[in-house]
Formats: sequence, C-alpha cells, structure tokens
Amino acid sequence: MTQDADAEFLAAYDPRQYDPVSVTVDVVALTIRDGVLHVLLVQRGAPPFQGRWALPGGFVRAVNDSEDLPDAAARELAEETGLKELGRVHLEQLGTYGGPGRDPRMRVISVAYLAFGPALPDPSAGTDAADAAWVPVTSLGLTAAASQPPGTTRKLAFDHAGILSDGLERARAKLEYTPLATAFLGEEFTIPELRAVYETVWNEELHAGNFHRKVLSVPGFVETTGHSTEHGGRRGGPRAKLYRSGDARLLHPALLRPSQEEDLR
Amino acid sequence: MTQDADAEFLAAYDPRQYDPVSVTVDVVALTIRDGVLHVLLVQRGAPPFQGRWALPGGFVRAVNDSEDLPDAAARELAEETGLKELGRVHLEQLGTYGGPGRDPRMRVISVAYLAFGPALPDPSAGTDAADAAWVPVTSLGLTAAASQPPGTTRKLAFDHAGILSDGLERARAKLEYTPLATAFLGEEFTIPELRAVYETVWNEELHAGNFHRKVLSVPGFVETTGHSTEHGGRRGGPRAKLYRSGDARLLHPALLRPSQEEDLR
DNA sequence: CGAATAGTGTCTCTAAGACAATATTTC
DNA sequence: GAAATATTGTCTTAGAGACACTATTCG
Repeated sequence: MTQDADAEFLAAYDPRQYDPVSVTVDVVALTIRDGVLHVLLVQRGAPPFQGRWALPGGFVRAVNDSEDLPDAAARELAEETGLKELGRVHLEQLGTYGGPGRDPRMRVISVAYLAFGPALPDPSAGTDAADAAWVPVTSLGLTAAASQPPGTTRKLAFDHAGILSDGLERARAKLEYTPLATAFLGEEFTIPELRAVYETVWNEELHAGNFHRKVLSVPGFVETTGHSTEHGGRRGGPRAKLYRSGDARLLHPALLRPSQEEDLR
Repeated sequence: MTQDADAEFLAAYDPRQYDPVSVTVDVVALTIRDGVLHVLLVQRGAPPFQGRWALPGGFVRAVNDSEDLPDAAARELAEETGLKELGRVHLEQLGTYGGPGRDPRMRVISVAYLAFGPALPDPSAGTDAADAAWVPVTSLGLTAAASQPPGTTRKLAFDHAGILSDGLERARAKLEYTPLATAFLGEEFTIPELRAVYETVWNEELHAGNFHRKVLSVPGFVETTGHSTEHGGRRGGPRAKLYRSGDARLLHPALLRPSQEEDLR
C-alpha cells in the first residue's frame, strides 16, 4: 500500500476523528383539532434559538443504548405528547436535512419524520423544552392558504419552516393515493368525518355526494362496521353509518386533489 | 436577546458530549444500456465487506471543506462515473438508513440518493474501490422479475440490497407521475425510445399506439422539435419524429402502471 | 416484396364531476 | 315545520385500453 492509501484507510476506519457530525431526529406531527390542522411544536429552552418554536426532536442515541431511526422518532414523539402507546399513529420518514450551517454549534444532520394521529392530548413540556403545544399550521404563515392576522406568525428555529412545508406537501400528496386519512380519525368513523379530514388537509371543499360514492368504490379503503352514530349532526341530518379502515395500502383509483391544475410547471 | 446567550453557549460547547456518528452518502445510479436497466456498483477494496459489491458512496465532508448532502452525492457520482458534468443527470434524495449494526465498524447513517442518467460511460475504479461497473439489476436477484442463471447473483455489502430495492421501486413510481423517464434519454428522443424506457423500468410491455397518444396528450410532457430521425428502425418502419422534454414537473393525468392491480394489500 | 414499426382512428368501458332527489334528524 | 345533512340516482364528459388501419422504411 502506498502512503496515500494508508491514510485513506485510516480515515475510513475512524472518520470521527476528522469529521464529527451529530444526527438528530425531528418530527412533523400533524393532527386535526376542531377541524383545524395542527402541528406539534416545542419552545426551545436553551440556545441556539432559545425561546423560538421548533419541531420536536433530539439527538439520536448512537452508541450507548443505540436505537434505530424510526425508534428514535417514535421516542421523541411519545416524550412530547406524553403518549405511551402510539398505536394508531402513522410514522414515516420525510427526508434528511444536512446542509452546513443549519445549526450554529456544529454540523448536524437531521432526519425528519412525519406523523399523523387522531386528535391527541395536549403535550407536556419535555425535559429540554420550555413549552410544547399543538399549533394551527395556518398561524405559521407557510402555505399561501388563508391570510391570518399579522403578528401571529412565529418564525421557527433552524430550517424547520422548510421541513414543515415539505411535511405538509407530503401529507397532502399521501392522502391522494393512500388511505392514511384514516390515521387522523379514531377506530371507527363516518364518511363525512373522513371527508372533513381531506377538506382540512387539502384546504379545499369537496362534493359530499361524489366523495361518499368514491370512497366506497375504492376497494379496501374502508369497510363497514354495521352500526351507525348515536346522533345525527349538530345542526340536523340523519345518523351516519360507521366504517373502519380497510386493508388497502394504496388507493386504486386514487382520490386526486381538485385544484392541482397548475400542474407545477 | 439570545445573542449573548448563544455566544456564551457556543464558546463552552463541546461536541464530543454527544454520541459520535458518521454520515455517508450512497448513490443508487440507474441507467439503461442496450435496453437493460443497470445500476452503478463498486467492488470494495477494503474491509468491511472487502471484495463485495456495493453502492458507490463515501463519508460526507462534514467540517473542513464541508458540503451539502446533494453536493456530496453529486461528487460521489461524478467521481465514480468519471463525469465532470452531470448536466442531464437527475438526482434526488431516496431515504436515510441508520439502524445500529449496519456497519460493523461504528454507527453509520447513510443518506441514499437516487440518480437517473442517459447511457453513461463505463466507470473507472475510484480511489478506494477495487473495481466499478454498470451491472444489470436483474443479475442481483432483487426483483421477482426475471429468473437468471444461478450463481450470477452477487450479494451486496451492508444493507445495500435493500436500498437498491427501495430505489428501484421509487424509480418505477416516479415514472408514473413525473416526466423523469426523459432523464434516461438524450436531449432529443422519439416516442418509441421513451416507451422503451418505461418498458425497461417497469419490466412490462406497453401498447405502442396507446402509449404514443397518451404521451402527446399530457400537457408539458414532451414538445416537438420539428425534425425526425435519419433512419427508420433496424428491422424496418418509418422514421420517427423527435421530441425533447417539456416543462411539466408532474404528469397530469399520470401514466399508471398496468400491473398494479394487486393494490399492495 | 414481406416484415416491422410509426402514427392515427374508432369503439367500449370506467371513473370523475355536476346536479338532483330522497330520507332522516335537530332545533 | 324548517334547515341541515347522509345517502343514492342520473347524466355528461374525459380518459384508459383493445383493436384495427395506414403509411413508411429496412432487408
């Protein structure tokens, strides 16, 4: 071996000496409360960005008591929400964000996860967070959706605004071709409740009749439970039949968003 | 306000208090040669898995001469293919693989990228690789597609077989709703050439007439160049018109795979 | 000339969307 | 009873796929 090859071998053998990196897991946790899409945020209790709101997350336990990435994401989410059981919560990897300068302390690579869950309890501020809360996504001034009263916009720490944006777009897309909208609901739900999930996430009104027929026509999307709600709607209307999530992993045919006509040129 | 606190904190900060992790970038580079889908592999010249084939990749330059993740992926790809210009090559993040025990040396988090390019030149073995080659994906025994002569299967190093599988599935899905099939072709191409890309990646025969009409009917997928090929097909047939990639980022309506009827229950 | 292939025409069937109608429930 | 809403029905239109046909080029 040449000296160059030797040096390279050593570098490959223990690059920690030369390039220390930290890896964190951040979670974009979405839920629907009172018909409004909320994201879980924590207020940072320590620098950098002390006092600013951020996505919940933390360093991956890499060596001692090491954990896989999805486990780390589930742990962070459970810690912040106070939930022990993440039974009905959907969790998937969103993407990894690793540009230099994201974190002023050091080089940090963040693996972001996306979570959907049914209306979850109010969070309790964790160990290193000053506060934690479910925040309506419209109050963060990300989507060009609804304009909100000025001054309510909170600027997120790090590059978390971009990560949240990516998560929202992923969520909107996933509702099209997967049955994951049901992850926002309880075990049993009605078709109008399912429609409300789509309308909330897509920020779009859907035609009740057509939506109803379409959902029932997609094989494996929902299956009937045989019983109905106890009461009609608050403002009238008949009782709705109850369904549970079916066994399909993909919707075929998909439920496409009405307003994607711009085609993202 | 937090300025002073930040500065004070940074001065006293010791990154070694956190678990050290190494971050690599691996690339699933796909191209089509002679109508066969190939992936770029390197033969490892050093332990672990010395002599085994693996995806090209390497450690991210994290601190000195630090680089963003997409840049690191592009660098790895350029090094292995010997290309200076990745002009027509599409590169996107595939996912991050970080379970403990992936690498016997230490905790390694791999950010995988997926690349599509037109028939690329034969690679030259890089600095730390014994060899590098474009390998037909069917020879790796991943997809339940074509059975190959026994003994040709090469078991990939690390968890690279799984990463490659994910990359192939992503590629197949992306052809449905994006115009990325054109990334496998040159600047100008014919509709039958484009159809061959779909047939190769999907491993599925498509109806020539319907495909032709469909491609032309999707707004922004391809645009006409006004001229045609010099010669007809090798076994006869008229000259085909030449097209170039259009300005659409998403195909609307999408080109759905014929054989997804199992619906992934 | 015969085979292969580019490109177009036509027909059928499915699915999406607009709209209407009916039944049920709340206030 | 009036309003709201779940659910079903009907009609129109777009798009996917099967099939057929013509024109062009290679050997």
